[in-house]
Amino acid sequence: MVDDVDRKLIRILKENSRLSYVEIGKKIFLSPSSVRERIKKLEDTGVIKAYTLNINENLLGNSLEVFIMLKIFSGKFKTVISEISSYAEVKEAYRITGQHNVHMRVALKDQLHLQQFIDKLVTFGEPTTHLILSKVGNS
Amino acid sequence: MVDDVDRKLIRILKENSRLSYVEIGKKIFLSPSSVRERIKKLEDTGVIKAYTLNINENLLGNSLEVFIMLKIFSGKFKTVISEISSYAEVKEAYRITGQHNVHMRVALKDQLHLQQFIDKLVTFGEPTTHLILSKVGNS
DNA sequence: TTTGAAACCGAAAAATT
DNA sequence: AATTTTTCGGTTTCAAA
Repeated sequence: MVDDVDRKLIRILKENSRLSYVEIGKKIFLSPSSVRERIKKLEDTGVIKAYTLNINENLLGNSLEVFIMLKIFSGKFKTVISEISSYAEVKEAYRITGQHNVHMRVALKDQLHLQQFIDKLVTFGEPTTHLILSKVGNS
Repeated sequence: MVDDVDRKLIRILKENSRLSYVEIGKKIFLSPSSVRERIKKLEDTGVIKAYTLNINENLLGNSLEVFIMLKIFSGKFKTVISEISSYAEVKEAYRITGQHNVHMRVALKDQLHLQQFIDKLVTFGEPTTHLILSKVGNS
């Protein structure tokens, strides 16, 4: 279904998803049209979910990046989760198992902004916060 | 420095980083050449760090996705971190504050694979594992 | 008033789809 | 064959000199 060439394509696109089919083809000695067909199939079958972007949040004025895990109060996940993931500060969010229900990566201007953000979260559950020091590797 | 138009460009590229300059320009009523100039500047100044990819790990044969936080044994972060981020299973890794030193998102074939992976990690530190149930929103 | 920098546009050649 | 990318010259704006 997904063979070795597909995995190479995925690896290449993970490094740079804006490469042209020609450039991708050169890297694996495959014609542009073959590259295109394979990538289209990966998109259509849902293997590739989205093409996206990594941002330097500091340069956008967000000097703090944190993980926040939230232990949501009784029951109503659905509303809390959709509310939370609508916040501009929340860059990613996952439902997880364990002590907490939600794990999110959040970008914030400064300490005051963090405090205000946590004040909002405490109406939904108990948050636990970890500062992000750096991203490691390009795994 | 980064104005409102730039923020729109970033929002658009975050949704789909493979859009053409023409398509991006239509969305914000800007010529393709201007779109290109602005995006190039965002790349050159480092605001845009990378164009990348979201993958459905299940369809690649990885039925488990987990967060693992690691409390690394004495001192030598550097080697441990570079070792860890070289593993194919590790999709992202961050240095963080708190009880643990590293936070990573890991994709694995099955429970046995997870067990073997944890067995490797315990030589470096104390791991704590949380299953990922689902990704929420498209934040 | 002039100068220079920054942003935008349109047209044409080169490259990609 | 059609579309997109790339390059480049020209225009406008704005603020500093």
